[in-house]
Amino acid sequence: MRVASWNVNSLRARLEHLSTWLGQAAPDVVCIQETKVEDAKFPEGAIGDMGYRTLFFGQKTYNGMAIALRFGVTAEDVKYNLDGDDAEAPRRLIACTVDGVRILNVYVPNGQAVGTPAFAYKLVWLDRLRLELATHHRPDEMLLVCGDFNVAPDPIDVHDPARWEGQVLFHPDERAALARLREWGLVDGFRAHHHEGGAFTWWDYRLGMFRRNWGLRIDHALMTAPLAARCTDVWIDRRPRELERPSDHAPLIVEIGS
DNA sequence: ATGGCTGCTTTGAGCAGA
Repeated sequence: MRVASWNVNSLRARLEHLSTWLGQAAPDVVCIQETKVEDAKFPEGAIGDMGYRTLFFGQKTYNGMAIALRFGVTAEDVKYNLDGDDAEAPRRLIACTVDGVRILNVYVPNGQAVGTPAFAYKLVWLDRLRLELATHHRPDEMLLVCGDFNVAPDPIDVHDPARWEGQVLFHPDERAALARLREWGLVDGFRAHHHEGGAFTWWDYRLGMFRRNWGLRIDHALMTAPLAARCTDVWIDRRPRELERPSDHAPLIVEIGS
């Protein structure tokens, strides 16, 4: 099974790129973040034409989650948002089970700037995600938590760590919150297979950051040990980032053996 | 570099993103 994760930065603006990339990568499951579309306007038909059925949980303007399933792939036990979220809560999580693997697709709050209410909300949200794991899951089950975490774990995940140290996306408090998730019982799938630097998933639109490869690794595929044992690779697919008017994120691809 | 791009919004300047 091939599971991908991609922050598309508006699904409707990215439909052509999605179609092209689905043809290239042929994933079975795609965890999509930042659809930026309310459910009544979700482009179900267009994605159906690409050969995928979609579970979606969106809102107008911001956030919004979806999981696309290649025709023939079945999903069970769909869950929306964290325990305790009401109907007005920002839509940042959608989960389902595919072929015995529980998949949590997450969009962690950006945090705006250190010291703001948004930054505090980000830390709380990460802690609530950890509570979600502790409440509903066990480290010995087949579990994948993937998506846009908006946190670079280590200096190797940042193009210029000295410049980013203490800033949002690379602040000690965020990194500690991410580390607590891993300590519950999750492995960083990309790092389990790749030890090199310069491997990023997001590049700012400005100043030719992608061309210079000045980026951050803030999208992750975290998995429990039994799933990590089945995972043959996690890799970053840079192809969609090279197109005209791309998402600022590249997709992450998780290869799971049987 | 208190900016730089991009997408969205009852359309257009302001916001959020990362």
